[in-house]
Amino acid sequence: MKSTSHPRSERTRQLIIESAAPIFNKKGYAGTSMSDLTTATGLTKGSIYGNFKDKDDVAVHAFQHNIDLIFDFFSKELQAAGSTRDKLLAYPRGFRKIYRMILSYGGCPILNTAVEADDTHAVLRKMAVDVLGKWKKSIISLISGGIEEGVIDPATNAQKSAEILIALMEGGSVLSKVTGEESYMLNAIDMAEEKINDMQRAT
Amino acid sequence: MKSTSHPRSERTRQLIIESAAPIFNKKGYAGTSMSDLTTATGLTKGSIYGNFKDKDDVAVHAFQHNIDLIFDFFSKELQAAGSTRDKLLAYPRGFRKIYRMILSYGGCPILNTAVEADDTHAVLRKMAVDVLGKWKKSIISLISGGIEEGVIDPATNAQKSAEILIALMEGGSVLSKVTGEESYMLNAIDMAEEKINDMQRAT
DNA sequence: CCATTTTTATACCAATCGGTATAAAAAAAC
DNA sequence: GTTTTTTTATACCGATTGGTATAAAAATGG
Repeated sequence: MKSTSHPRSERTRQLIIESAAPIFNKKGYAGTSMSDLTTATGLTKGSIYGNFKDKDDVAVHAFQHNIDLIFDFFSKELQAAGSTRDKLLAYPRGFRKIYRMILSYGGCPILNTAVEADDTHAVLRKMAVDVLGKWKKSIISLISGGIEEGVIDPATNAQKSAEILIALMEGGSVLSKVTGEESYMLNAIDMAEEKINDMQRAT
Repeated sequence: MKSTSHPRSERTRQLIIESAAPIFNKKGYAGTSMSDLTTATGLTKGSIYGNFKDKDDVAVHAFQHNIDLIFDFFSKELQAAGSTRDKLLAYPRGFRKIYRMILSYGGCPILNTAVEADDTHAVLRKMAVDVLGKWKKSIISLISGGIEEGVIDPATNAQKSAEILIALMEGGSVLSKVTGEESYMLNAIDMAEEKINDMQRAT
């Protein structure tokens, strides 16, 4: 193995990233100050700037950390699912499992970053766009596979369905977050499942 | 009429609001500085602070202005529609008309404000929640009316349908904004129209 | 046309911003 | 255990933040 004992610096880096991640997610990039991060980590600016180039660098790694958390969760959900249709349903089912956690974390990091960064921060915007692209690709791939297997109606428009499913999850998420009404998210999840179930029926 | 000649101050207030509105919408509350506003208006800080209490005050009026623009647009769309079902369809149809304008304006102000303000700015958050509530209420009212008229399937869950329609519009909007792909919004609009059309069919 | 009031511009305020130089401290290497 | 390197803390930097006091300017009322 390469190294079992992580050097101090790496543990500090991780502490900073994990402390900064929910703060950036709640307060946004512009709304988060370096002093927010020193307060949250208990470290000083010297320590943070010794591990990261600048505020941008922390934000990028914090966002990547948030993406990894989501990605890891849904990877396991997909892996645990059996059939192609069940893998598709793993997305809404996964949201039903963790949407409360996401909301208390400050909402979906992908959406939060998308909204703030689209006009202000090219790097974060690209990261958000990329992860959305991967997500869409995953759904499209499942649908296409399902069509080839003969379990999904060949008339299904894979890209269109994927974009609608993502819009439902993200839309429901942000609406539940801001209003405090869980029904937005739950109803969007229901609709997504309905849409997926409809894929196997005839048109 | 009350007064044809607006005093200078009121015209200046309006100039500030209209100049600030798209800036706050693009850069967010925390990301917009007073100097951004002096640059955009061509005025000085003295002039702005002579018309508004503080930055918060400008932001609140700017957001209200953005809400008014959207509200006025959809009011006309609804008024122009004939039947109850046509009034329901006026929402997705309206989005199809103005989504490009909304995107170049920095995205849907309701959603942008919802995302930034939910954890940081109680006043703006409440304004966003209120306008979402009015929107939902309008859809629910149309569906309920349609059921009473006998043109909409009585089995339709008005609140659930309303929340799904809003999630679709807002979700599609933000995804198109960040990715630059119009299909997110267009597919969400299609889905919304499909959902509305399904309301009159039997379950 | 003058006097009063309102509105705008200038200059400035303390506080905070992101960031850095440097020294102390701690870890790693020998 | 001592030296060397890495990591962290302190103190500071100029720039910008939101905001204000005040004076010039402009509109208004008589």
